[in-house]
Amino acid sequence: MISNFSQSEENYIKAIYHLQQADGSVTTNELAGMLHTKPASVTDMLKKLKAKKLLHYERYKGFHLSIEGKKVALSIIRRHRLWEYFLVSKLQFGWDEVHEVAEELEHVRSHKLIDKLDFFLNHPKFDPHGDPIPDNNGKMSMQHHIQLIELPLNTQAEVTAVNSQSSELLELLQHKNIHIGTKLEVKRKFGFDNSFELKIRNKPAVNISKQLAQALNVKPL
Amino acid sequence: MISNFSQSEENYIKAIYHLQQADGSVTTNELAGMLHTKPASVTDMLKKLKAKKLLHYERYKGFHLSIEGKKVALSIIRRHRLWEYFLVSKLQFGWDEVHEVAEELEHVRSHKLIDKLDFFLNHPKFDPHGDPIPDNNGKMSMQHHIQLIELPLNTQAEVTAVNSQSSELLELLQHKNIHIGTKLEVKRKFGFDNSFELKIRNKPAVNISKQLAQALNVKPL
DNA sequence: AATAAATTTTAGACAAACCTAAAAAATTAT
DNA sequence: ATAATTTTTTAGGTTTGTCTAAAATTTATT
Ligand SMILES: [Mn+2]
Ligand SMILES: [Mn+2]
Ligand SMILES: [Mn+2]
Ligand SMILES: [Mn+2]
Repeated sequence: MISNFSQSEENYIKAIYHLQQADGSVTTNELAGMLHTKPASVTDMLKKLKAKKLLHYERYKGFHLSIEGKKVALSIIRRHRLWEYFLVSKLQFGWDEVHEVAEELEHVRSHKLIDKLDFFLNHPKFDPHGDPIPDNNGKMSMQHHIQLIELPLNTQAEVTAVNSQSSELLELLQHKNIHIGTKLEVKRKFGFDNSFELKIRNKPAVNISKQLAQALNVKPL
Repeated sequence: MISNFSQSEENYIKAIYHLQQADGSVTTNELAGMLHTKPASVTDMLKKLKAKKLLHYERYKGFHLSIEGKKVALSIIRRHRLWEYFLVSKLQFGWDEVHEVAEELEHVRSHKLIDKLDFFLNHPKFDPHGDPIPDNNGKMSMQHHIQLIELPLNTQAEVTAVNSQSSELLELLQHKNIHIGTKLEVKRKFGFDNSFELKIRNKPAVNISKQLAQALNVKPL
């Protein structure tokens, strides 16, 4: 019941969870790349996590989390995203600055702490990057959002998430006065450079590049 | 500038700081006792901390922190007490529940995090147990408080700190409606059992035992 | 002052989490 | 199908922080 994994084990579990979202299965090199470690170290850890039944793993075959492993991963992600929300909403961090700190805070394990933090923050459903925060049972609100680049012309939509956490993106979005929750519609697309003309209510039209459009997710209203 | 000590090193440094407040100098066995570790492990760590110039240490002679070591200790204590204050004032923990969690949170090192937390909490000067929170430069407000047991009769005083963090003490104080900040005076002392009769403004008289009187610090007004 | 007891240190091991270099297996190119 | 290349694992080390048992030193007792 009171899971007790090392910081290192938790970082591996979380990384595997994120990687397997894409392929379903993860390779040693992929994981080593994500954790800035060496493949040999990954193999060592895989054996340990397999012994703890968190992982399905046959040597040379790749691996993915067990049901139990996924539960653990979701509880780590819950802690990570709740802390990110706290840092931005209460301590006034920018969303480009919170990842590193949350990467440490997520390892402070205390059920009471997380429950009370969740209550204090009023049970937020999404973190500052628009990613869903799993609840106590690992359930997350599903956003059926699309990339802004795929939004049809003249359709009202709301910005729901960013696909990058770089300061450069935040800087640009602040300059253009776009943030999570902003309602907008695409008025024109220019084929030459794939740039867009956006309209935000009561504001002059804004132009955004293809790269920026790809970095934003929106939900049609 | 960006000090980077392991969690273990930080725990040793903080424990040495607290122990040397009493004697001025600390012994291997004392420290082992405080950290629930063995004397041999302490000796190992002493060598490491000495090499890092945080400690004055000659074998078989005892040891105490260097100026630099004290600075590090104070910054850890600052983090510990700020987090305790946060847990009690924002997350509604009882002050008997915060120590363990703060013991972990104190190791999340990020200057920005602590500065912003301090700002968010409005620069508190004392933690929930009445202990002073060092500022960014290691300075703490000095409380010239005394044990309640030493307070003269009929002298108005304010409760400033508790000498124990046990749930039992908190339970008793809550029952008697005494907390940090409560203003009271001692009306009588009974020689037979050293119990006290207290008067709190607009409240009926309360009786407290010698043990309880020893657990409370007060500042005469 | 000599002996006994307690404290502290050293020597040698161990687990966790990493690493490098070499071997084994799988994949891909010829 | 064979050879070349890439991926993964194994073998053997290293560092950190711990431990037990034995040796060295200090302190207390007679
Ligand atoms: Mn992490
Ligand atoms: Mn996030
Ligand atoms: Mn600690
Ligand atoms: Mn405290």
